[in-house]
Amino acid sequence: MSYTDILMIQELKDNYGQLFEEDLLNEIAQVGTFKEVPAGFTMMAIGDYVRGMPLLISGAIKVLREDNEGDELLLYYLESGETCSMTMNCCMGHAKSEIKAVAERDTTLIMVPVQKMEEWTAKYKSWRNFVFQSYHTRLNEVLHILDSVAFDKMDKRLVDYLKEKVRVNKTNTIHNTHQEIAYDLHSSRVVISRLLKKLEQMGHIELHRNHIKIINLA
Amino acid sequence: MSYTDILMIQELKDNYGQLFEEDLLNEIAQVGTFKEVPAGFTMMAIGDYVRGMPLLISGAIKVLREDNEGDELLLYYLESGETCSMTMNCCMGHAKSEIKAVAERDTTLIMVPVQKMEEWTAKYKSWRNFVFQSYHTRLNEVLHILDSVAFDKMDKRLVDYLKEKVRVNKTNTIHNTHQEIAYDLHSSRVVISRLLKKLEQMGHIELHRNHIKIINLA
DNA sequence: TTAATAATGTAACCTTTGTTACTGAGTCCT
DNA sequence: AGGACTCAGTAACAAAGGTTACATTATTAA
Repeated sequence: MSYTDILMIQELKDNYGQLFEEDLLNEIAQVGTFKEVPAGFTMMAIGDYVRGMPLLISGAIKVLREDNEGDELLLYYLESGETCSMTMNCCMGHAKSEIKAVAERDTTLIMVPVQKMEEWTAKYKSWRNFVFQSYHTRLNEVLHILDSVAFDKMDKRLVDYLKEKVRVNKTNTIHNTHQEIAYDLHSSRVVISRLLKKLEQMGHIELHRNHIKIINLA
Repeated sequence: MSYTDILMIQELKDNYGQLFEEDLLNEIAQVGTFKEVPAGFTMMAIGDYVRGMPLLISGAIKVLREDNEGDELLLYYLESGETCSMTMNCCMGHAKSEIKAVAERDTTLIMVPVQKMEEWTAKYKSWRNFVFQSYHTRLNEVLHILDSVAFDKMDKRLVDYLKEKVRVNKTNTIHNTHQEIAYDLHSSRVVISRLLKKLEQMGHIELHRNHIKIINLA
């Protein structure tokens, strides 16, 4: 047994021990592969074939929707103990990805071959619950994004976006350019700069080159 | 065995016979109740407790998202052979509905108690596939709505809406007021009237009081 | 150090969408 | 018929957000 195998079993127990029974944890350790992904790395693009299902150990992955013209929209972040429903989604039907996934922070995860998904669904109740729970969470998150796109104005969407960034990255300094934020919200750089400036004038944030310090977004 | 029981088993076989094994069909017939719902009837409102899971036999159900201020947005239609993932969604966690469901046409369906859901998920492979397939379909539909709200202008959204209405209701005459269409698209009556008038001038539709005749939306 | 590049600030303007207000036409009720 | 009501057409205006253009500042490469 290699060093990474031992590491993987330990990480699995730490992050999924409450969730999965011993037998399942062992199966995952057998067929899964441990991966480390640096922040900013594109893990999956639109049209990529889905090879495996990610089980997050640490870090966070940003999941985006993208249309034909390359317009983007942030959907949600995956965090430790979570997986990607879209991946499961892709396994049933179009094997091609309909989303883009980018590491938001340095991230570690275990990749499980998609073939195991159905097998485990029949075999392990805990896996079944995990998969359902995951679909449930993702569907709700997509609905919340839909709510914000349909019902909210850009100023509120921007504040919500900044708050979520702070939560996911566990820091009050956001390391992004205005352009990057504009992409995530499917807006334009000028609009985001304008709104950020307003937030600064209200004392909620501090603007700097390449980063934004969050003071208080209430 | 009552008349409705016999009817129900027949309807089940017609609509779900390919999908479910004999044993499951019988279980559904035992615990399910047959319902007929007239067009326009509100089957579920935001905050309602979820009592059962609907299996559609005929007709169609319109599923809407609604925010705190009562603003609405059409999500998708449920049709025969389909069920509501949102219902399943609600069974796990918040038991309260986060969506509104209105019969789009006269609709018949079988209601299954939510308790059976998990039981059958363990017991029947076909049920498991059905539930996964359903989540899959719904997640994709919500993503498509998100695409259209985020990336499309109102004129395109309106055309797509009219096309979908034609498909679901299987008729080229849409029986709605401009106000009702505006609610579904989360827009305003004046805007919809304006865009419809343009479509009429381009020869794509004919406007009448309380109904719209679709000529050609290509 | 200087030039090139990237990020931001800001003004002017345009488009889309939403709002308000009013009109008239059709429908329903008595 | 007459009045009330609903639906649709339209104009005038407002607001939000997107676009273009250009200036300024910070950073990096040469």
